[in-house]
Amino acid sequence: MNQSKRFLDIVTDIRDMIRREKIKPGNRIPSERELAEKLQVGRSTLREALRSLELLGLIETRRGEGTFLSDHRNHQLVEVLSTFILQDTQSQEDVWQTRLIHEISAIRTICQNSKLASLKVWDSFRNRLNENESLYREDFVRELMVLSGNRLSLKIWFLLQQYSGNPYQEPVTEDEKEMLLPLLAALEQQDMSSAIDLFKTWSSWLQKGRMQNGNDTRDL
Amino acid sequence: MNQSKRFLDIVTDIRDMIRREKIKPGNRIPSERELAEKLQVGRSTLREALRSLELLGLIETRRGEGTFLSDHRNHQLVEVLSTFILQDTQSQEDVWQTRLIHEISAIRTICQNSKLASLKVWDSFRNRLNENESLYREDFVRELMVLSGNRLSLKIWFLLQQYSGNPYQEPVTEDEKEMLLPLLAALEQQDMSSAIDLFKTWSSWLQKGRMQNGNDTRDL
DNA sequence: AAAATATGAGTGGCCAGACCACTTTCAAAT
DNA sequence: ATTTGAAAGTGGTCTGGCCACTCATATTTT
Repeated sequence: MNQSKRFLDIVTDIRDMIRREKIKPGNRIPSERELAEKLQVGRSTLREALRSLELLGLIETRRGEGTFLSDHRNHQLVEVLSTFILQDTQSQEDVWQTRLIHEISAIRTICQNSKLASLKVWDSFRNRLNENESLYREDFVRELMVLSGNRLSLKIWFLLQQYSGNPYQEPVTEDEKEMLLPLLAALEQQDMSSAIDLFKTWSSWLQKGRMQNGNDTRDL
Repeated sequence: MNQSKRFLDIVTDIRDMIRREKIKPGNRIPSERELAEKLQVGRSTLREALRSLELLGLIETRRGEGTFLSDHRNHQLVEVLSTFILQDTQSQEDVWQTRLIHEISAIRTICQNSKLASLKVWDSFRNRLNENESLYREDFVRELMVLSGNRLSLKIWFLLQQYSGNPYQEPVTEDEKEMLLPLLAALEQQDMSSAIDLFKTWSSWLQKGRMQNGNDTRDL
């Protein structure tokens, strides 16, 4: 059963660690030797995971200095692309809706792929919810997008996500557990319609909160 | 002077080799030991590159068998890998799928909006089909996108459409009437599931035609 | 005292060699 | 002719080592 690739586990382990230790973009993460020791893996295996993350643009390495979480918010390309796509889109509602389109489509794909049903990711998320570990909303949804397997959709989603206000950049609250735990269950059982309904419920719950705050679109 | 990461060079080297040797999706690429020897790098360094490509979904590895070019994808993505950090995913398959996501979402919205059911547009299209007037595929689908009311989605769709090859820039053929007329009917009756099924059928019919033509891989 | 220089610890980059687990192949045994 | 099993080949992983680079500190030079 456990023929899963080690380096993929390490990728998620590292991500978990980053969240747990609250490492922020630009911060340094432990050295390769340190991480290898902590995760009980060889350094070369660990490096395979790190190099993958680097190719994805999630981390930066500087020889002699260390490895750093890359600040994707400063990515120039993101700026260029977004101004291109979002030029004259005044409607925040459209951004929200379009992002939702991609998310729900991802859920559809996931529920149709039986290989994705029995994945340790679900357990991981469930634990983090039950354990009251800090879990960022964005991290959960991004995982869905990644699992869907459509990289382009993932990229579009990522852009939209940055323009959807900030609810995604905050941890899940106590109230949301009641929606997310059933959602995890539905995903595991490949119950597509339930999963979509639950996700929509969560999403509109988030949107409601966003409207009240409304201090969005602050930076950029 | 050679600041560039070795494993990034390897990524592009592998891409070049794949192109040179005309390795096609599903084919096996040389073993790690062989590649390491050929490229004059250590095996672990080579593996860092391979693992990155694997995480990107470009290759598959099967223990005991070998490493294979991933099926569903198009190596056009490999093209872009050199400039990867400025990621610009170009998998044709992803583009197609993502465009489909937006189109089907538009159909969903249309079917849910009763105001759109009794519209003279449907009659107009029906007539043009029956009258054998020349009707461009793109015109029809664009109308769907417009009707959905999401301008951002329309905009993204338009971009994707330009990258999806040219089947959209040609008139509908005789064969397609059998799919499009029922589709129009389903839209009028707000029969969402039928409409989606019919549209998918049409879409995959188009894609099939595209595959036969496009023996491209002609580089950019 | 200030500035230039040397040192050493820590880091990522890379490599060679060694096992292991697994799949395929093909020759030997039945 | 079929089954069995040994060998070769492959990816997965680990160890230990060396190099190149950065940075803070100590040392020497001015």
